[in-house]
Amino acid sequence: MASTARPARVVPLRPRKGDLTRQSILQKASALASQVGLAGVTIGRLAEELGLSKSGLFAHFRSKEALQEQVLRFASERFIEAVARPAISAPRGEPRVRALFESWLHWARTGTARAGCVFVAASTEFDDQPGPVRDTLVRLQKDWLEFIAQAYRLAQAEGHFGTGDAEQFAQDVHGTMLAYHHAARLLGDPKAEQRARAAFEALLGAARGPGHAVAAGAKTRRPGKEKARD
Amino acid sequence: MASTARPARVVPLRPRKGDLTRQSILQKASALASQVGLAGVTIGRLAEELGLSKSGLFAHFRSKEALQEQVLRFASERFIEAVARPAISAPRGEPRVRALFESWLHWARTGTARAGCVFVAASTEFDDQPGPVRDTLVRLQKDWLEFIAQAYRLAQAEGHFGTGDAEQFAQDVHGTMLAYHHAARLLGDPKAEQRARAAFEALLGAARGPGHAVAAGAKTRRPGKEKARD
DNA sequence: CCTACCGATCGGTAGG
DNA sequence: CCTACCGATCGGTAGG
Repeated sequence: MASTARPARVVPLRPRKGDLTRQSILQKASALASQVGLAGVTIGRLAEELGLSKSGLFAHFRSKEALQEQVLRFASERFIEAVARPAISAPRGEPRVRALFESWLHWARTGTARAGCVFVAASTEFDDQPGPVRDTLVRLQKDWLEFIAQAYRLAQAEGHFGTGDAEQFAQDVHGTMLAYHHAARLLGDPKAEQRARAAFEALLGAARGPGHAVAAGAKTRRPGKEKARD
Repeated sequence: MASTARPARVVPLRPRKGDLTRQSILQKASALASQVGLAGVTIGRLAEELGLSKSGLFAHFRSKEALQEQVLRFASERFIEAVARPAISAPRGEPRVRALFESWLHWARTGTARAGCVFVAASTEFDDQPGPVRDTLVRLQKDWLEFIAQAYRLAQAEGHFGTGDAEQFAQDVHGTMLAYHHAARLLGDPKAEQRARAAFEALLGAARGPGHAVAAGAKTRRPGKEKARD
């Protein structure tokens, strides 16, 4: 596992002349990927939307696979900026866990071209297609789950949470996010967000409780009446 | 007088000659869709794997969209057979809710070509692409969530569960399934299933309401090979 | 970054 | 169910 795997963000990115174009390509590509999936990000289509020639755009990447990988990395940087950073700015413990969840909800609503989460789409797209794109995706997703787990452990260290399994919490929170994404984006359910918040509050309540990682009411709690312990 | 004007001939949908081919096409197509997504089910590729000509295969469907819709319907029939039917065979109430979850886990592991759930893949694939395929998918997914919710309501009627929101429960259980799918298939996490069961037991415990411990998990736990860490 | 290509494959049609 | 096509588009290359 990537227990100590801090995201290797060794991005050289010195601002050269073609870099602005490259950034705008990745910007557009990640927006497109949110809508039609990573595989749907076609070089021709991307070039057309950007007013470039196919080969002109292609020159920035060695292959489509490289483009896909860089789209994932680009989206990851945005994700860290929009979700992880606000969480880290919050106080350690339950407030940070809470901030993390709220930032994700906001990202899912208003993220890249407000088109849903690129990683959610890519996850099901590449779970059966071995290769470097999948490898990159797996590493990013493990980092994200580990980030949630680590926030949980800090909350334990702060005395906000009782004993419990951090990886269990991470998978549960992730499930809450995925179910929200599905209900909101595919089904268009207006109550999806409200339910996601209720589910999250139930997970928090269980985390506070003595002994068990998961053992609390998922249905009785409402977003408004919940009161943090600090 | 002829009180029973029953039709003399019911025409019992006897399998016509092209039907066997059509079924085998849909069988292969849904297996393929589980691996590469619905959009990745190419007529040419499908024909090649089946030893048919492209146009010969195409003749069975009016368009690729029609093929995709029929793949969804075909997979849905299998899903109902593999997941909903075993649940309905279980006694109403908590046992049925439990059977539903276990059947889904089994489906996700060993479903069509043991390649994951077609609907999970299609959900993120088509959540942003309006059209008849998406419409079909939405209806099937709503039916599935409603099936979960209804099982929950029956458990309430049986006195197994306390007061609580059935739709909330459905979204939470669905999230548990999606998180399992992600952790197991993309991340290859060997503990994914164990955590999914723990999460589900927590949801059941919450559904029973305060006063009921999580103890019920022990007696109904399946004799699986997981190490029951909870 | 461009024009001008390549072979392969796409969904789909004509006609049998 | 087939052969024989169609125009469009795919990822990628040559050469500038």
